[in-house]
Amino acid sequence: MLKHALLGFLSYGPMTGYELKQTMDGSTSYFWHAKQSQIYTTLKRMEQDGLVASEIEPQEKRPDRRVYSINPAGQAMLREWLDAPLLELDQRKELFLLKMFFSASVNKETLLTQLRLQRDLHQKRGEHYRNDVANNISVHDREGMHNAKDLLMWGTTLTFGQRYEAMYVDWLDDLIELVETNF
Amino acid sequence: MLKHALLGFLSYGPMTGYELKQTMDGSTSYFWHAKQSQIYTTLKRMEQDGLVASEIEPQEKRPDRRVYSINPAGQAMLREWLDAPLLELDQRKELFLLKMFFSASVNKETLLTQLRLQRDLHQKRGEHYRNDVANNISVHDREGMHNAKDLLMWGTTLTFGQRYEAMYVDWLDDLIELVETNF
DNA sequence: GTATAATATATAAATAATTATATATTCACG
DNA sequence: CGTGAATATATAATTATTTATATATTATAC
Repeated sequence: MLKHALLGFLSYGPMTGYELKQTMDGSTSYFWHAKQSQIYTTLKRMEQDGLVASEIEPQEKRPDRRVYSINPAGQAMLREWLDAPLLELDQRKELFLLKMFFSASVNKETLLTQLRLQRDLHQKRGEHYRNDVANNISVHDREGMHNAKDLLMWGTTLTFGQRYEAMYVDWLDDLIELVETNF
Repeated sequence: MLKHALLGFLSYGPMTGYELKQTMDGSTSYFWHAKQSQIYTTLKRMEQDGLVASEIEPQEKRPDRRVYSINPAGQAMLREWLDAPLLELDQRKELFLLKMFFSASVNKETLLTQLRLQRDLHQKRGEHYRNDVANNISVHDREGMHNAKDLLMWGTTLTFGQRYEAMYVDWLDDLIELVETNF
């Protein structure tokens, strides 16, 4: 749940809802994302539940910032969540696979167009991981503000993303060939 | 959305909510799943929206069955959905990766326990795909009730699942080694 | 013979997430 | 000089999903 992600980010230091959104978009977005509206409402609820505290930081020229920080209850919940093993696998949802499952009746060219488009998208996301995201992590590395374990864990999720996209592109290539010859 | 999955299944023939749940669990569950309660409420809404029709089939010893069938509006919506390309990638959610992202502060042995457990689970799911699900598809094949294209598309989603699990296990093996030596 | 799984449907309540808006300023680009 | 992106927060309304519960019978396993 989003709550845990927000606690995780706030454990590095106080942040506003806006900053949390930017940070998520630039780091966990390929395995966890949230809309801005959900972040704001979740933070509000977390404050009511005593997991975080907020204070207003007045600004002259822009709307005042509401800066959230994690408090002991939040820290305890984060720790508990991190320490508890996941006993079951996530039930994933992958809309594209669902479509493919039911696509036997789709026109060959329509199907190939969809497959090629999907292939391009995954190819691009793979490149994005190899360039932008990898670069983002190495910036943190040079800053020296984060420890080696953080960098190792961030790097490993990035590796996952790269391998996932590579596997997806391979699978699509195989499926494209299969459809070209058997449809 | 679930609506499309239900339309897809009902396009093969009329089914009850119960049967839809069983069928989903035995076929698309590794890329699309739903709780029984969601299936029942969604079917009810779809009937109100004119996408499906239902009729009661009386039973003596058990609760009467409500059998749903797709109607022309539902068929049209399914076709439209299948023909439209997905212009953007799904934003996936993978709780385990989120946990790993924030797990730098977790005790080494606690982390290794989690990783090994996750490895076992993915290993088992991979085997399940190679055995049960593959067998399920080949049963349909022998029945001769479904055409070659259906079997091709079902098989390809299965291949995806197998490759995904294989990749996941590999990644976990690498991460376990990394943590063993660097944590 | 007793417990549990399977067959079968359904609702209520709660939580999670998305979509759509509203407001207001600054900075960069052309 | 105007347009749009970026900075910044927030709410309302809706949709999607989960959790919990209720009911009742039959078949199977131990």
